[in-house]
Amino acid sequence: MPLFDQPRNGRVLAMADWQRTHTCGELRDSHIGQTVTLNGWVLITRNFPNQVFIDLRDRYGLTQVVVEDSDKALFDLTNTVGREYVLSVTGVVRKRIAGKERSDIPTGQVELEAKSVRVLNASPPLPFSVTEFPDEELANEDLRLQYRYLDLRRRSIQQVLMLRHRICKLIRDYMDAHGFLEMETPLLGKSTPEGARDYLVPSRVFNGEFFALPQSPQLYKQLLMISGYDRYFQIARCLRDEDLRADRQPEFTQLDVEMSFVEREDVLGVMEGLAADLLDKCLGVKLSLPLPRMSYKEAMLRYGSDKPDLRFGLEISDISDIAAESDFKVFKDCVAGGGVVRGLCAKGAADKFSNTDLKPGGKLSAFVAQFKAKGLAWMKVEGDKLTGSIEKFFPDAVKAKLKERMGAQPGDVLLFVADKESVVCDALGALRSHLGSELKLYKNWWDEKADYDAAEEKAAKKEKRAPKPFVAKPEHFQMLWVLDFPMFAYDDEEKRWVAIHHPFTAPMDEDVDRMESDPGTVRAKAYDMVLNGYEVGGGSIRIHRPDVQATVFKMLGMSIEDAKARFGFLLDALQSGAPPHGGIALGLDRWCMILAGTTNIRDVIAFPKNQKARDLMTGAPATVEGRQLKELGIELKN
RNA sequence: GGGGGCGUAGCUCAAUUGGUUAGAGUACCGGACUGUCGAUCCGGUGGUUGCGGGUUCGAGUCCCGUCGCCCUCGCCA
Repeated sequence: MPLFDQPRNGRVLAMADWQRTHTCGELRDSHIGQTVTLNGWVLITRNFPNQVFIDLRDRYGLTQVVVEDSDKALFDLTNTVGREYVLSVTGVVRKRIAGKERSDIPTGQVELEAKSVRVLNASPPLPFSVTEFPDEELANEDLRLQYRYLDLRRRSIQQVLMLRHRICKLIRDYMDAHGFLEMETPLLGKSTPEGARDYLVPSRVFNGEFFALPQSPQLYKQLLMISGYDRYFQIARCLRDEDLRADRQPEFTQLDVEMSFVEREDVLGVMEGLAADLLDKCLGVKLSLPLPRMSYKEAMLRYGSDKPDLRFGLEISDISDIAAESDFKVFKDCVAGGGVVRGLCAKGAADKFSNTDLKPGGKLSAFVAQFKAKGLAWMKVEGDKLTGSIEKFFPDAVKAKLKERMGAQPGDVLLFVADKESVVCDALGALRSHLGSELKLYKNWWDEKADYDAAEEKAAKKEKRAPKPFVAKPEHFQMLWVLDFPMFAYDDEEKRWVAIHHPFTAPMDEDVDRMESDPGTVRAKAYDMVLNGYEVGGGSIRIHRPDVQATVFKMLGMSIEDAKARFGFLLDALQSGAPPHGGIALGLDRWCMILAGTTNIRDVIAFPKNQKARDLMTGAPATVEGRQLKELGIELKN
């Protein structure tokens, strides 16, 4: 791949004398003797009475520049340059003296003997360090976000953003090869009642009216199907005005996909092929296809989550029937009242948790309390006996059943939550994830890489060779499809049914008839792609019949008039030759996180917002001038 | 809106039970030094302990309030 412009139309592009002929990651033995020019930033200098060494860096790599004291003016100038100066250095590539080569960097066999140095720009001492030495702690994140342009100079961030580019490129190549068209959809659209809070944009021309920024291109891509564009994709920015998390930003990127004349299998097949491609080409991990599948119901029962992390076991056991046979009032009453009792068996963890951790108000019971669980019951397995304060309510026969059901062995802790099913699933699902990381039941691939790299770097240095790169293992990537989500959930606060996926998701054919009579049991043709406990994609087959769409709106408490006012164009379009269609969206930022080995979405976005959704660099959001508000017909209350 | 954690030099951190002039590493400045590669060695500058109030003979440390950042619950069709 040529980095520099080649002669065009018989004309050689003029090149200023300071412009680079090579990058800082390019020079090798084969360049020895050549006169070259490098442009880059000073990472660090090492000054001696007779020589100055400069590590010159750009996004391609790092090259050592040597300035000898034979040219006094050049030498004096070089002694004044500091970290992060931008230099143009012209010189001769030469072999490093014997025994002084570096095998750990690609340019380590050579160095650039400077003949002239031009300071393209100076730099004051920075608010934090751009170097990344092994034991160097990063500066506070808010400081780094304030000076994001400096933070982005760090090698590890540059590598992540270059990886992000590669991921996007792989996606485009894959989608193109599979016949998909990349198409754009509007940013200025219409607010929709369901779903996340919209970001609104006031209209100057129509005072009092607002555009909404898209939560996703959902409606547009369906309309493109109706228009006959068959296979569409877009790497689309989506905006949701909701509170942030470590893996959630107010603006984020999705790979948005829609296909016509397809059923669920077609969408899953195309997308798992893409997932395998990404893992293979980014990390060398071969995913075995087809991916495992699990129903929503099974995922909730066994893992308490619709995005289970399958890198470790610690499955949930339902012991409602056994609990009913005990004399423990809390359990019995719960089951009698229609609730469930379920538990986890934490292998060998009996000595990891003190009774203080376990008892009411302790760490673990406080943890489940977050999820509305009223308490955490527990027993320890000591020898062949069960111990703990509730042990006495369980007759021996019941204890035996319990141990068998949960696979309890000496040294294990049994943890129980009794409540209505949704609370039990939330609490135990979260507790399972919590214990999974707390008890180190699995390893993140990047933790394994960090261990490997540290050891390999030492070994390589000792043996004077280049370190061998880490190869991730397939077991670090546990991916599956979660299928057969319920169509509706009852919202206690709003006292109405809401769509679990979105209102355009098709119900399963065999469940359509129950939509009005028993909405809670209707399953949707929806699917989520789950990787290591992250929801990395989700989609559905859409409704393509106007009557079914109208019924769904009705179930969501929307009158015909409401639906027509809000989605009239869609209802009309569905009556105008809509093909069966469906699609999916992948969370591109989350994919980048996982492939880059980070747990923070800000690490994979060049200019992210902080947790309060403020851009610490620009200061946005900010007040605007009165004139601007006036044009928009907006008056501030205070 | 709720819960938790954090805030000390430009940066990363320390400071015993509330007790002397708030220290160290690094960056920065000056000096020494013939091949370094996070060079090394010597010296120096650098502090409203986030902010405001209170308790106390005495507060970085305790109390109240407030601001900021991170994690999390709610929220995210």
